[in-house]
Amino acid sequence: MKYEAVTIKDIAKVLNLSTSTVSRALRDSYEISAETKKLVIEYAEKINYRPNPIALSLKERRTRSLGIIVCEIANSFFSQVIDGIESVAYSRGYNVTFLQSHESFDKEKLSLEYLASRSVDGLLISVSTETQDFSHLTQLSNRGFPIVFFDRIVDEIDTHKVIVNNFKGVYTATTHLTEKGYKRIAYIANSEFLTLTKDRLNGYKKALGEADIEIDESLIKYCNHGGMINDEVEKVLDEIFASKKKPDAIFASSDKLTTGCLHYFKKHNIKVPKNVALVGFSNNENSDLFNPSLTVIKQPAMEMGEIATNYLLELIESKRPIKDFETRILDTEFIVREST
Amino acid sequence: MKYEAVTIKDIAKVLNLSTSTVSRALRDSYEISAETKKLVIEYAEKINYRPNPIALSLKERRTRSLGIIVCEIANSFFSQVIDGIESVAYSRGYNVTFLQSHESFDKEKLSLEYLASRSVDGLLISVSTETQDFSHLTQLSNRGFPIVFFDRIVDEIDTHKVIVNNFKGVYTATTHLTEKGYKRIAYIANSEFLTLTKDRLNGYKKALGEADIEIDESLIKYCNHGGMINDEVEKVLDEIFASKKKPDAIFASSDKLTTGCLHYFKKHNIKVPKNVALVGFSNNENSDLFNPSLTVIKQPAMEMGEIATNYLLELIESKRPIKDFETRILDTEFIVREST
DNA sequence: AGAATAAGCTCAAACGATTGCGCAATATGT
DNA sequence: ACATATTGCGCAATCGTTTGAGCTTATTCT
Repeated sequence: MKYEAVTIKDIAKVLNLSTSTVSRALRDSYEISAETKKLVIEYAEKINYRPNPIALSLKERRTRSLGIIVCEIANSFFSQVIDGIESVAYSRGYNVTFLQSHESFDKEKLSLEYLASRSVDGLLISVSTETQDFSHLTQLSNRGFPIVFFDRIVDEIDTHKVIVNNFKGVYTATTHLTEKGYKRIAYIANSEFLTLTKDRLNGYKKALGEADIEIDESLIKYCNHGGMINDEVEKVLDEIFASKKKPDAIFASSDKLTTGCLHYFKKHNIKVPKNVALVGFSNNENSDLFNPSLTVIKQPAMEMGEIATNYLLELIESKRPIKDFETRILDTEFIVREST
Repeated sequence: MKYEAVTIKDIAKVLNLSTSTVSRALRDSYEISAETKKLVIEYAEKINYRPNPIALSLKERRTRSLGIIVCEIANSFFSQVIDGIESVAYSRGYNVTFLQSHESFDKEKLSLEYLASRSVDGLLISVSTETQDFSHLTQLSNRGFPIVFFDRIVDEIDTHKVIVNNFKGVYTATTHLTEKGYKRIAYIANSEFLTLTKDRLNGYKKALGEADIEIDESLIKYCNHGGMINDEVEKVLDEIFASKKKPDAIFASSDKLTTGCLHYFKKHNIKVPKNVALVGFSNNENSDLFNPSLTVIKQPAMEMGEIATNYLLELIESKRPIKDFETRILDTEFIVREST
């Protein structure tokens, strides 16, 4: 079934006017008499006329919509970021199209192609854990397509970026663990391809160094699919707990990895914090309800989305090319609870 | 800065051909010689030509995109539904635009206007808790705009709908409570304007009736903003726990209400299930990690999204008006854990 | 009164792509 | 050799809207 919406032509035909007159009347042009304006506006109101945004987009060569690519929206951190993005975007007259990469490089590339082929005016992206090759992004960026990175950024591409102070966040959390007397602290990292993974690892190493704890590489494990692949977390935890010298604490580098650890502990009847302490990145709004309640590093997700969107709109709406790019670094929040 | 994408005209100019020839060459028309085709296709490839979807939308009078309106995506149930919607939509060549009503009727109405003004070919909606007036939806639906309801449906409008068996789900859960010996079971309901609230209430009443428990209206409390407004849950729980005859069990009618109860109990040091049992609707993937782990009614959210999207695409792509509408009722899953 | 100005409207092109139709040039048939 | 068929391409309209330019009238000025 075809849904036929009313157009300016329909109005013109009924009122015996040209489409130009109708258009000008609706836009309150000085060239149109008050009488005609009233006629047109009232009739348009009556039949509930709405201009076709597609036609406008074609004419104005802009869509007034933004593209967002994240790994998945069923994730407390990203859905909070999206809340922030949406609120700014809508208040500035833009709408928003989301795509999920599900941590797949191929899906990310396809989504990007689609969005950049003129269905959005700009892009907000947090790259997938698989992404090592940035050429798809570099090309677009070089041709002047507005892109802003948040959370999982790409160092090689020069544009606005919004991240948290990953180094400091992890340094604080790890120091908290060493001060509590934990000695064998495992690090369950996200994909090794993400820049934030390196930053976080550095924070971890610095804290251990200051506590005179030697770094044991066997306690550092990467989850290159961010915990999206079956048993990814289980596998690395199996390895860690199979060793003779078991860890006494675990640091988990993302929401998904943190809850992944908890599920593993529950399954294997490992008590937290009695057998092992746990601290991780998490924006889960219910992490205080967990058993035990979680000590977490929390990111200002909503704010991140807002700032990133403002950056993007600046790029889009600027009359001249912007060459001075900023990287905004937000502070994390460290919340101590029962798990440590 | 303006990002200038390459068009069919650019190709035509460079190759000294007409735009029609280029277009036909790219679509592999029999009217074009193999030689010209090769020329065009290779050049298009080289400069990375992508057809402008906006222009296509205008021409074909369809956008190949679907609109989704839910209260919020930072909600495990809805984000799972969206996962389902997205997977079907993309596999059928549609993309997806989300809007959040944040449980506000006005925002829902605005979003709807925007989407229906031709930026999407059809709509999937779960109405806001505030929505009592359906005229905005009725009008669109009557004019042939494809709409499919899921979860929070509107009885008055005749179209495809996807829901769960709310009556049965709650009946099962309440019976579970009565069989465990609970006598004073409170019902923390969602907005009284939602049809699912009535269905669920009926399940609750039936179960109590069968257990010869008299219905105490003071134990039935509505949260007309679905728990989105500050302290909404706290207020009703205060009322319930202020009475002399305190409840020994609580049924919570949504994800947000369920975690709302848990937060309240934690704050007021009410032990679950020792002081009071708790069972609720929840699709939270971590509800087994809570303290205590939650007994829940879980909805097949992903499946719901998939089915609803298939229905919508059927409406959109059908050649003739569809008059036979279906309401698909899915079964819930009841998972017993420590909280009861 | 005749010329200049202003008011109020219409024409047509444009945005990017598709497509029915027409028109040359060549190939084929008799 | 001439009529017809085929091949390969371009013209122009179309989708819905905006907008510069032009065209009638009516009004004002000298």
